[in-house]
Amino acid sequence: MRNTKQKELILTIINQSYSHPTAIEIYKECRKEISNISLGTVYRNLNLLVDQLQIKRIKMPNNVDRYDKMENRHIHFICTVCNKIIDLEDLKEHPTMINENKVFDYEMNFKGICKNCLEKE
Amino acid sequence: MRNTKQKELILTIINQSYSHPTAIEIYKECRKEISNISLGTVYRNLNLLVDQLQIKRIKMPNNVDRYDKMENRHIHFICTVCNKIIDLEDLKEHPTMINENKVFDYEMNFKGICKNCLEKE
DNA sequence: TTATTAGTAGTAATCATTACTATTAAGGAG
DNA sequence: CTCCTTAATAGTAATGATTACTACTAATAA
Repeated sequence: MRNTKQKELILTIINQSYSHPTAIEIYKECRKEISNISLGTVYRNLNLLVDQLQIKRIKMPNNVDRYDKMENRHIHFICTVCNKIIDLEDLKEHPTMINENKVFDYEMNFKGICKNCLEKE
Repeated sequence: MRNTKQKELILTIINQSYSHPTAIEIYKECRKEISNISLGTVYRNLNLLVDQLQIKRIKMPNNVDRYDKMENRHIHFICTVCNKIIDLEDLKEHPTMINENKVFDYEMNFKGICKNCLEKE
């Protein structure tokens, strides 16, 4: 596996972001640095980085995946009104086996209405 | 909102299934009863039933949503080798508020390699 | 410096899901 | 029970996120 400036840029953008960006948003951000980067390159590297557990993919209700840095953040609150993602505290210990199934990763998503949207109602 | 045989059939199929079927699989099963049911009807009713919290949608890594009955099953183990979904025990108590955000629903997904696939390696 | 080949840019294709429209049928009023 | 209103459906077209493909480029190792 080779190190390319495209791959490094994509990882840097995700690691410096707090907004859980989509592939298209990452692509647009990339184009500020590499004006002719290809959308296919962004998708290929996102899949690669997810497989290598370097970033996290968040499946959204509208089927547009979002991406997040791999920190202590596996638990999200997803507002069904404004689609905002709020990071929640992570578990203290990460499970490695459940009922003889080997666990590599986990995610927990709560869905509802966030504080801001509740106040607007 | 009207009761139609199409809607009732879709809900019955999901409630009687243990396989977390996709929309296409539900559509094929429906066609055994209603030979000219439309795929759009299946999708529309699946969205409706999810919104009404009568069934659950499971977001899969390959972007093909699966559907599950609404029981005490919000926690799944998803095998990244065979794509099987294993139901796990649910939480004893369901959260209703987190940090002033109102919680309607939650899902927890563990990802890894299931017992069967581990034994094959 | 050069050779190998993994990675990229650009574009076309895929396919799950949604949108659209004429038609059908659920269910309430009479 | 019959008629009306209109929500829901069947059938089809459109959408759009993601993947596939191919000629070209550049990262690494000899």
